[in-house]
Amino acid sequence: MMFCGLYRESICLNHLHFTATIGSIHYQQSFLFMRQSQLFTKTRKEAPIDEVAKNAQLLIRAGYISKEMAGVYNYLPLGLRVVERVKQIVREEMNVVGGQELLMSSMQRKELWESTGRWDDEIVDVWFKSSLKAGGEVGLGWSHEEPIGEMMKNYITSYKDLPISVYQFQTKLRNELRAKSGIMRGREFIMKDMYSFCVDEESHLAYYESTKPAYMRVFERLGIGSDTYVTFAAGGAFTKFSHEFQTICETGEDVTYINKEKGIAINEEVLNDETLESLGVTREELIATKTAEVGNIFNFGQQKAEDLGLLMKDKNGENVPVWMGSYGIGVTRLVGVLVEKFADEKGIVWPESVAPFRMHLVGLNLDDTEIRDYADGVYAMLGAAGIDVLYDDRVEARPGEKFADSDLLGMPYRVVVSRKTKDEGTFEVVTRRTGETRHLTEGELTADFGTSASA
RNA sequence: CGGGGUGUAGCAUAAUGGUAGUGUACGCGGUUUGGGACCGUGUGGCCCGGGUUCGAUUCCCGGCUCCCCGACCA
Repeated sequence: MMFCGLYRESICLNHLHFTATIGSIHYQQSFLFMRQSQLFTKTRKEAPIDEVAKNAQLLIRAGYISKEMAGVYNYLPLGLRVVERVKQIVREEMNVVGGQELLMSSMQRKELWESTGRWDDEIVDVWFKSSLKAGGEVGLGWSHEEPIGEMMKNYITSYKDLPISVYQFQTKLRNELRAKSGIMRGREFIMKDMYSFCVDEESHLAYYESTKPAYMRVFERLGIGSDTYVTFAAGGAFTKFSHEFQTICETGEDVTYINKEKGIAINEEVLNDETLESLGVTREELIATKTAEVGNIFNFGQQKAEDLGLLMKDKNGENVPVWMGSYGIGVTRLVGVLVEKFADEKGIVWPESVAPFRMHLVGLNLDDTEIRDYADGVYAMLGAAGIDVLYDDRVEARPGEKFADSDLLGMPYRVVVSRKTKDEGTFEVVTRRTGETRHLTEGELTADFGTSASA
């Protein structure tokens, strides 16, 4: 019974390679589309009382995530799709700047962190630590600066090996004293962290600068480009400032002083006379704005490599420290920011670029076999057109419930099929963000939303 | 880490020193069907430990949990 729907897809869309048949078993290779009746998650009218943050309330109500414990969330099928789509956008942009993806371990060596003086809980207060039954302690990765620098010793011996840029999507574990703001500040979260290794200051700074537009492209693709600012923030060991990417967000944790015309943004933590003077702005020109940090890049200079002993032979045969930078984007936090920024009173509103499905096909009057066959046909037609679609094929749910669920789930477009639309021969297409309703023919629908048009 | 709260069914809640009622969700029967419909019926619950008491979900102590404010946030 469970696999009825799957079997049906196999039959009608076999020719599109959405399924492969080996012997008599049907393997579905891609979940481009899905029947809502098969989704194990359900929507809720009420959010758990212990969630105050809008992002967590809506994501839990809509069945995207569930809470495991304070600051720790599970990503359910719909939520995972959003995370994966955000990751893919980040991945593509990191690849543009030459990043090579890898995956470091979560368990880290105590001795390595001791060598840079950062194993001590007094120095780093977010450590999760454990011990091996065989003896010895391990840390659970809250950052990968040390391990990745250490590992790169195996691959960097000469200036000829550089530049190198590597990145990963990692589950970071941070023992925060207080988790808050739903998925925006948890103890376990997914982060993209990239590290660059360059031969001299010039190439290092050039690479550092190239990541800013790459980051901005990510945010533009997520629909928050115009609200995101490269922001001067507290620096690291080497430079006066680091650069944060701050997005205007009412529920953000930071306050950023912004001058839109001059394109200058300053985190309040470094707002002082010296900063203002060096950047050529006055306090009066800046507007204090609540923001959420969605990215942060650090220039380590040669300091980090020196601490780690990550040396290369230069042209004169001398051993010199490598120039390093690190570049972070909080992937799961970004999902939270998108919910916070775009949700309305009815629920989530996803940007098209990361919505779990582009289209929500809502079938009404499905207790009528004739209408159900018609709606199933529309579902197959949309799939054939290359549109990723979630199909509310629930027979027992009433229209009001389906519309409310659809609003809550937040797919960019809703297409209603019912006895009425069947009789009229058109499709009712509602844009979630604006509420605009259009009536399209099948040809118009596939032309507007099909694979060729969505590129 | 300092301060303040919280804990009753999957979720949201009420009352009570004599072991608990409602909404929602879920099961069954029926009427409905374009914005979370209705009738009937059923399943399901007091965070953990100790104390006071004839008796504790209730009062007291401790623990844990979760939330909020602050601090912190590489």
